[in-house]
Amino acid sequence: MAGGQDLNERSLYLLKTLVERYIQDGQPVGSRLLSKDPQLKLSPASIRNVMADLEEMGLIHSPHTSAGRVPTVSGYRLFVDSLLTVKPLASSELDQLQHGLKGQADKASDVLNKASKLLSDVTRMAGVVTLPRRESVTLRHIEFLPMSNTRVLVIFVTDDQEVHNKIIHTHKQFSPAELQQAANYLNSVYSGRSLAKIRDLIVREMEHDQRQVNQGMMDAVNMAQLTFSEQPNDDYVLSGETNLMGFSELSDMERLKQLFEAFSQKRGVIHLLDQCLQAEGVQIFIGEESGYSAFDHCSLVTAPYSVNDEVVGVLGVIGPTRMAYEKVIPFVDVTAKLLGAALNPK
Amino acid sequence: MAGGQDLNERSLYLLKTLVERYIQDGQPVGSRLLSKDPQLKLSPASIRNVMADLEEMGLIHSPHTSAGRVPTVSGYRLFVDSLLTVKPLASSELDQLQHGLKGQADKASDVLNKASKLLSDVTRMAGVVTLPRRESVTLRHIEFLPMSNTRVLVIFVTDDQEVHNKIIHTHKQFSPAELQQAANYLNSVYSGRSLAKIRDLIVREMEHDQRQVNQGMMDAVNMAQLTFSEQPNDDYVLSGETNLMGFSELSDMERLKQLFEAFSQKRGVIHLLDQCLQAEGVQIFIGEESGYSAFDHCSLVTAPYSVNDEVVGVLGVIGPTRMAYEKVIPFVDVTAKLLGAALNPK
DNA sequence: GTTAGCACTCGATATTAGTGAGTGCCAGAC
DNA sequence: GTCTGGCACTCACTAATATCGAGTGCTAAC
Repeated sequence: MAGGQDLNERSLYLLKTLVERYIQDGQPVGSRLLSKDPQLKLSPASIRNVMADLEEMGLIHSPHTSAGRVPTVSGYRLFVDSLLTVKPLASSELDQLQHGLKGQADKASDVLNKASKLLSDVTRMAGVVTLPRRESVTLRHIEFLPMSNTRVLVIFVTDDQEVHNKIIHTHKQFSPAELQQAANYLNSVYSGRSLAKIRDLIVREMEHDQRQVNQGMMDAVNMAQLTFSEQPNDDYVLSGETNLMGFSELSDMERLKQLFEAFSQKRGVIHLLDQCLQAEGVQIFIGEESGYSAFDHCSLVTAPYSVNDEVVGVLGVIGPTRMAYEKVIPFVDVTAKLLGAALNPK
Repeated sequence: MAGGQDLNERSLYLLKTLVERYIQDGQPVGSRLLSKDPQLKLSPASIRNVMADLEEMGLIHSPHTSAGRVPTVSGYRLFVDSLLTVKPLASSELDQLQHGLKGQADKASDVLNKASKLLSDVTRMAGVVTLPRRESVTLRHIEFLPMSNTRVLVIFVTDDQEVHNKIIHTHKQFSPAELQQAANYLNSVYSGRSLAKIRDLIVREMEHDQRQVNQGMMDAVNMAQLTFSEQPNDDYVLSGETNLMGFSELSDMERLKQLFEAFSQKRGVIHLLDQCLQAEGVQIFIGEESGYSAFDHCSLVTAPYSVNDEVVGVLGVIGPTRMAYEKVIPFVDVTAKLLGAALNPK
């Protein structure tokens, strides 16, 4: 529905003020109200003509005959894409952000929590931050502990001070000493290298295999392979979900339930957020645009965040379609940048 | 409001059927309906007399003049304490439970997740399980990694295959070698012992201090002290919150919001659950009994669970006061026992 | 002590009417 | 041709009103 071209400036300005007005008041905007706009020197009747055009193009819509107009998804889309005048961040908010993320360098996960909380606190909607991909993060230390049978508990620490652990199933049972040896070997070879690099090395070592390497090393590499096998991001930190309760758009219990169920399933939300990884900067899904029915009455404003110029995750704000985009967009943008900076290893 | 004594059997039976009926239908129960009970061979008029008595005692209550009666909190209390006929668990549910918790021995936290999920799935309400106190669990392995300045990342693994990590602040900066030494020492002395025992030993070692121990050991013990310092349980696993949406009792958005906020704050809920640790078996909070306003319209059915005959945590079900106690109580009870068994180290 | 009868209360539901914000359309003004 | 005033019309919203019926409390009789 790309129909913005054939609109003259006046219609666009009218759409803009209508959307702004609707976002402000939450009520259908009528021609009389718009006619009071000082820049729009038109009578209600003329405005109605313009609105009729806009409605024909599917940009606005009347809930019923005798109500004003409300933006459709396409209307919002045109608005955020071309009409929006982005408000610079209030300095107090910027302070809050910088201050909030700048706590003494804790574990990465603490920073993510803070970011999510900030997003929700400032916007009074829900904040979400995906866990960073562990690609460029480097390995500090790895360790194996035997469990029953062929199962091994592997613990490894990365330089973002995160402790990861995982249970792997080996092809045979190893003694504690063997495991210790394997860990020693891996620590000596891999520590200080990025996980991406390690995966790379593993593949290579496994290629020119049994030739001259001894069995112990092979076992170690095998275990490393099980440990560092690519696993998709499947988790995020969500804050302020409860802020979403009480938006009239979500007062329908069935809808709300679906939304919260989506939050706890995580899968669908992650899928949605993953789509924003490639985006250059702020990306927005408005209402049904997301294609995820639980989000039908919500908008999602996201921005990828990067560490060392590499995109590692996405953060965003979830709220009703009727949200103050002009404030949320710059806020999400800046938060993403600050989060990236805060995660940067010193 | 202990006023159950001066009630004759008939009144009690009437109260019982009234509560059962109300739990079943969710609508105020009138005298006409009750008069149809085969065991209660009374006319509606007589029943009204009895009901008037019950109302005077604060056990039931009329929403308005021309409605039937509804149990009050005291009424529910009397019901669950003395009148309830507990239904034995359906064998299919028992199967589901045993099967669900008996997955191959994973990490303790996986089992907790499963238990919580089971509680919510079977009851179609919310399930909650507190993390087990780490008292009787024994230490397998401890390790220190330096962070910036005087901060040290400590990792320790317990025999329930849980990996714990924590940042401690030491009084001076240690070299990696020193940390390694400290860890070696602690592993040799403490591994295989329960955390409670370890705390005990730490205190003793710190008492007859500088005398003959060398500085390295002192440092190690100090770090151990920081690591294993008593910290109250402050987390739980919650499942099926969304099941609570859609109960008419919680259809009020403000209430629902408060409840969900309580869930994410965690503190208040933990406090409530802690009170159930001492209880012998199933403990129930009905409505305002909990003293926690967010739970005013909910009931909480809990049972402590034990490993090695020591109570380590609590699990429970959260739902509207109008819940099928006769099914939930035995279910919570059995789940607690099975969870304890599943957590038992093999 | 129990019951039948009866007047009464009051929530729930439907009907009706009135109000007003907003519309679409048309004819005349600029 | 574009804009505007005028006008009939629509329709959600509100309030007022009537009706219904489930359930009650009370009383008098069994």
